[in-house]
Amino acid sequence: MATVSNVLHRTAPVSEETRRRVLEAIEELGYRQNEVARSLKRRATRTLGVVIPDALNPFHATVALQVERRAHRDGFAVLLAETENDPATESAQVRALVGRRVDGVIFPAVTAGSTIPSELLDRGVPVVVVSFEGRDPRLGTVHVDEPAAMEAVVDHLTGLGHQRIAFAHSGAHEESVDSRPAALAEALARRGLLPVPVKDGATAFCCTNDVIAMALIDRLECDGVCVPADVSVVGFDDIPMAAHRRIDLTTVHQPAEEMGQLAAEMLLSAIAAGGHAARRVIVPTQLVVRGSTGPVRRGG
Amino acid sequence: MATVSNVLHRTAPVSEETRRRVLEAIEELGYRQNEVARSLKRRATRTLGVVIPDALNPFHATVALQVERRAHRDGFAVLLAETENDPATESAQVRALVGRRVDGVIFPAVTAGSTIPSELLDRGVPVVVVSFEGRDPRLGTVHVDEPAAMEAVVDHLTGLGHQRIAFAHSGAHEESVDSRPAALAEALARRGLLPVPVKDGATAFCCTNDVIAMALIDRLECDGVCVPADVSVVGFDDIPMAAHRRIDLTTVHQPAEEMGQLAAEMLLSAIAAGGHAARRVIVPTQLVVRGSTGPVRRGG
DNA sequence: GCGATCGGTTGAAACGTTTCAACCTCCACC
DNA sequence: GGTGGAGGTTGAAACGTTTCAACCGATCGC
Repeated sequence: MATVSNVLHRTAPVSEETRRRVLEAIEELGYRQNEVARSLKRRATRTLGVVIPDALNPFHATVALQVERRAHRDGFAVLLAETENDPATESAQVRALVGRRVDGVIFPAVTAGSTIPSELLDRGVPVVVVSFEGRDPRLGTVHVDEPAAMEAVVDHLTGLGHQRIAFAHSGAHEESVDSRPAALAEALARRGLLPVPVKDGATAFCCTNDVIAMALIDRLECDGVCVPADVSVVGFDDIPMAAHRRIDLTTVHQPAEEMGQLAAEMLLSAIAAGGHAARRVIVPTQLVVRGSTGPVRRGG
Repeated sequence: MATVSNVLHRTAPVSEETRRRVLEAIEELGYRQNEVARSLKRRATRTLGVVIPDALNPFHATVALQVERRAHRDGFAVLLAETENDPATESAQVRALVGRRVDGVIFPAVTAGSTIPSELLDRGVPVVVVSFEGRDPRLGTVHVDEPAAMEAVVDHLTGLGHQRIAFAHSGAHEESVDSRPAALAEALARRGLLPVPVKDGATAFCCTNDVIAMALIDRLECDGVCVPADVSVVGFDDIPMAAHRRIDLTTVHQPAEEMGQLAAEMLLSAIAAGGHAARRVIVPTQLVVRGSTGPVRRGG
C-alpha cells in the first residue's frame, strides 16, 4: 500500500485518521519495514563498509567504533570487513561490499600498494581512508602530519642525547605505517643522522604503533634490557593502555575518536550529496612524553 | 536473464558455450551481482548481526573478529551494532537489524535483564549469546563455567592466605559480568567467607574483566598501594595484554577465539537448517597465575 | 458557478534477482 | 514411429518496497 509508505516517511500528507489506523495495524501485526526491499527500490542501502586490517589494534577498533556510532545516528548500518592484512582477503571483502551495494566505504588502513579504493571509486562508491594519504584525488582522507610528528619525536630523543635511533616495524603491510619509517628517516637526516638497524646497538626505538611498542618493551625486558634506563621506546597512536602507570609509554597521540567521527561525517555528507568525498583533512598530533624515554646511557 | 542466474549458481545445467559467453559478458561489463535483489527474492540476506556492548574491550573485539572470519568463509557478511551498554540503544540496534533482515544474531554480551533475544527468537531469527547463560531455551549459548572458575580463583587466593576478598565491578550493566559477583560470593560462602565491600580493607580483588583489573592496578598504585605486595588482583578473560611482563595479571583464561568461532558455527548451522540454535556449549576456563597475586601481607 | 488548486488516496510500474513452468530439440527405447 | 526423458533455454511471476500518475471531492478566487 502506497499510503503506509507515506505515513512512514512523511513523503505526502495523510489524514490523521488514516495515519492512526495504519500505525495501529502496524503495531498489531508486528510489521517491520523490509529494509532490503526498500534498498532495492531506492538504489541505496544506507549501509557503510568498514574495511579493517586488524580489529584487535585499539586504534583501528576505536575508529571503527566511532564510525559505527556516527553512522547509526544517521540510520546507517555498518558492515564490518576484516582483511587480516592480506591483499587477497581485502580484495574479496571489497568485492563482497560492492555486491551488497554499500553506499560508501571507510578504510582505517590499507594493505601496501593496494588499488582497491580506485576500484570502488570507479564504481561511484565514495571512499574515505584514515591515517594515510591516498593518491587518488577522488579519495577522502583523514590523516595526521607524520613528518611533523616524527620531527617532534626525533627532537625529543636527540634532546635526551640519543643518536642511534631505530625504527621497529610490525610484520603487517599497512600502507599507513609504511610511511612512518620514511618520515623518521627524513627527520633524522635533517640532523645529519641515519636510522640504525634494529639489532645494531640502537639506544632508542621508534615503533610503528603502540601495540608494537609494548611488545618490544616486553621482549627487551625479558632479555634483561631496561626501559628507559638502557634504551628508550616511543610508540604511535596513544591507545588508552599507553597511559597506564606500568606501561607509561611515550608516544604520538592520534585523536582516534575525532578521526573516526570525521571520516564518517565526510563519507555521510558525500553520500548525501551523491558525490565523492574528495576532501583531505589533516588532524594534529601531539607528542606525549611519558616514562618510556629517558636520557641516553653513558657509553651506550 | 534466467540463464545467467544458472551459470552463477550452477542451479541448472547450461551448455559450455553459453557459459563461456555469459562469463565473458560479465567480465566485459564489470557486472556484479546485486546481493540486495537476491536477498529480497531469496528471503535470506546471508548477513549476521553482531551486537556488541563495547568494541574496545579486547574480549568482545576478539569474539566479533572471529565471528566475522568464520562468517566470511561461508559468504556471510557481518553487521556490527554497538550498544554503548545502553538498553535503549541496544533495542534500537536490534530493531535496525530486524529491519535489515539479518539471518541470525550473535550477542557477545547483553545489557542486564534484556528481553531482546526473545524478541528476535519470536520473529524466527536464530540467536547465539556468548559468555553468559540465557534463559530462553531457543537460545544458543557459548559460555564458561563461572562458578567453577571462581572456585579456582578463591582456591588460589585463600591458598595465599587471603580472607578479605572483594569484587570490583565495572559500571556497565552486562548480564554476563553480572553473574560473576554471585559466583564469587558462592565460592566464598563454601569456605564460610563473605565478600567484603571494595573500600573495606580487602586484601584481594576479583575483577569483572581484565580491563577493569588493569585500571584497578593503575589506580591502586597511584595511591601508593603495591600489587601484589599490599593487595592481590585477579582479572577475567586473559586478554593478550595480561601476559605483558609489566602487567603480569593473574586471571581466568577464556578461550575467546574458540568461543567466537563456535558461536558463529552454531549460528551458521542453525541458519542452514532453518531453525534455532538451541544448543548450550560450555567451554573450559583456566586460572592463569601470574604476578598480580601474592601471599597476603602480615597484619594486612 | 467554473476552472484551478489542494488535501488525500490509490493503482501500477519498477528495482534486480530467483524459480517455476513451459517449451524445444534430440536421443533412446520398445 | 510414437513415447518419455534428458539437456538446454526462456518467459513470467514473485519478493516488498517507492514513486509516479491518476483520481476524487472539496475549497477557493474571480
